[in-house]
Amino acid sequence: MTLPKRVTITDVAEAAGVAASTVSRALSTPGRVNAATREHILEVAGRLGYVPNPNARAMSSGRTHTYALLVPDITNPYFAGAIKGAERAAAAAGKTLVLGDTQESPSVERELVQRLGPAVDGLVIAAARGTDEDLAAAAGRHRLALVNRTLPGVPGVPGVPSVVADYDSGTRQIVDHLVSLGHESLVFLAGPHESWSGARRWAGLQAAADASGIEARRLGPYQPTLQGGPAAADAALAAKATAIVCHNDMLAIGVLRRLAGRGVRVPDDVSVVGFDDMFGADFCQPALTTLAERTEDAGACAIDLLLRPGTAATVVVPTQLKVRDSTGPRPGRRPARRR
Amino acid sequence: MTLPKRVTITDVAEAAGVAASTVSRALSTPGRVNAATREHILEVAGRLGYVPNPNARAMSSGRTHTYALLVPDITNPYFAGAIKGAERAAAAAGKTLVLGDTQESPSVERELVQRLGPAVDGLVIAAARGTDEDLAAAAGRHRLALVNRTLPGVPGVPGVPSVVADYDSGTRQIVDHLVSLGHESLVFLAGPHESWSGARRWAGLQAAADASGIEARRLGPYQPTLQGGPAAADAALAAKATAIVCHNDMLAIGVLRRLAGRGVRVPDDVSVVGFDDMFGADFCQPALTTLAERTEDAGACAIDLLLRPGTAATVVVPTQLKVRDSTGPRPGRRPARRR
DNA sequence: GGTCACACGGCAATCGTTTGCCATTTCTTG
DNA sequence: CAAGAAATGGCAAACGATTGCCGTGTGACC
Repeated sequence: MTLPKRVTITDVAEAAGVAASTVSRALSTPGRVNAATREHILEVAGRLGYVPNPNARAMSSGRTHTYALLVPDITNPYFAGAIKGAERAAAAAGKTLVLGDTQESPSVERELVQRLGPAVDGLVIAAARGTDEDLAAAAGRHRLALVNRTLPGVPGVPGVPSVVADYDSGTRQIVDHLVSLGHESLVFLAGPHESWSGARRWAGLQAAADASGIEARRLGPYQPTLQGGPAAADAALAAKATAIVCHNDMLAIGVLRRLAGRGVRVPDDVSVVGFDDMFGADFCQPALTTLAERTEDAGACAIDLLLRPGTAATVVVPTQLKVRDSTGPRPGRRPARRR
Repeated sequence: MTLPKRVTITDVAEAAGVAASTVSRALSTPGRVNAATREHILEVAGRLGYVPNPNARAMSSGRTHTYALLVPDITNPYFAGAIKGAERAAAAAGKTLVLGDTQESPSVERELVQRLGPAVDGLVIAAARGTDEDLAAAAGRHRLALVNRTLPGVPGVPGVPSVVADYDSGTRQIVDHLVSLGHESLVFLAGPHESWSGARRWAGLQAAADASGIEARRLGPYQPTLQGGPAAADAALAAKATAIVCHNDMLAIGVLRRLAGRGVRVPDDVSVVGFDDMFGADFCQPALTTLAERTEDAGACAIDLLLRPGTAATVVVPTQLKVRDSTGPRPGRRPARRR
């Protein structure tokens, strides 16, 4: 079976009795041709089922109308929101989105940037795993936007536009919530050392804890996966934690399962908080109190940054604490009353 | 800030003191040039950081080295596996994967096929929502492979290669499991009417139930989402079901929550089975008994079908029942003993 | 040593579109 | 009504690769 030859701009031009250039302009520079001519061309193009070849278009114009989104792990539900948002924003602008999975690896990330870069108008890298140098190099060669990562703009080189979750507010919300439940300390179960957002989360927690006069300790790093749960949970118990804040929901759910397995009641014996409000956080047992990021907005926003050049801004998207069933009063104490 | 001009094949040719055509051949037809020349060209290309422009390549050769994968909803964890698998298979073959979200809509699907089709070497449509006619039209214009959908090949036109889960075996596993627990009937909570896999699931259940001499009833259709749960669960209770089989895990989890809300114990009062073994199925409460599809294999397999033309086969990927905590003996009865 | 085949490299056409430039026509405006 | 401006359409040159074809040089074989 051979596929039918595609109809080209020349076919349309012939059928309409005009030059190819006129067809091109009728389609992409409406003001440049006579309205009647344009009408006619559009009619013919429609009848012939003409669709411009994106590659040819990219060749001469240099623009591909395509953007790439790189995420560390496509299967991770956390990124699904960003993907969806980016997809939506791209589609709304008539652009195509290419997705890349960096497999949590800086080198795969580099390779993908190199391979996809030339074929797209810009790249969004979510939760970039590469070094600042990697990113700077990428930024020098391509249009770039980052999600949940910033790149310090050195003098002379403008910073890379990025969109980050408001962890400062978010961690304060977490600490306030725990304090109001009577907790006087918290344990943070850290994720991988390289994680930029992990660092921000811990920094925010520390600052908020300090401000509220409670103690914050960090344990780990642990795998930010269900599998990381047992080790992390055991460490937290050994540290006599009353409130556990986990690097992310995945780890938090792993912790929850381990605690259940060890007969530790949540939230009666210990409270657990996550980050991300990942798919599943509301139907695990007990439903997880977690800091929701508007990942869909973040993804859409990143694409917008790419679409609108010049704005090297850092956009901060709000976060919101979802209080569910995994947090409760500090054991052996009534919740603090307002004074 | 202006981006540095990209290095082209001509730059490499000049620097290496050969013609552009030789560079091209050195890269893509190694046998065609002298080994020493090739060595030299490769060295120069590497030094200059030359990366061939995919668009230009596509223009002259007609091949884009890109494939598209269309799914109804990127955020649905069910499709994450297929995406990952396809991504892996494509990357392994040095191909690029473009992702499209059809938003569960036949018309968006059509539009995406039209827009993406010309820019890729082939399309995978997972859980296609379009009509047979839509798909036949797409197949006439592009290389196509389907996941969990088949297209009856009419005489003269070969069928479209596809990969489908083995629902015949899977539904038999479900029924056998329920029968062994003493259940004498089951209620199927159906998803959308248009769902091809939904139809296959129900057909399989019916056949298996018939063969085992138990009764199978169908209720619905319901939304295949958490939100569909309450209505579906209530209907099942009204029907005095002892075993509920849900269209998919999403609905099953929605049902589970509703049952919990109404004080119905699972699996003591009623057993619940899902389809998909979706992310979260193992940590919801109670952990869900569900039919696992190897979606990652399916996705990879679909890409392979595209890579290897000519094979218009239908590949069947095995399914496997994951028995967890949501199924138990029929209430008021000991599990059937082997006789 | 002559002929033939093959290995190797270059020339130039080609893919489908965009876009700078020019020629013609039509419209303004003083 | 003349002259300049604006509108409109066509020509042709890109864009960056691939590939068919041809010419030359080299080795093999008789």
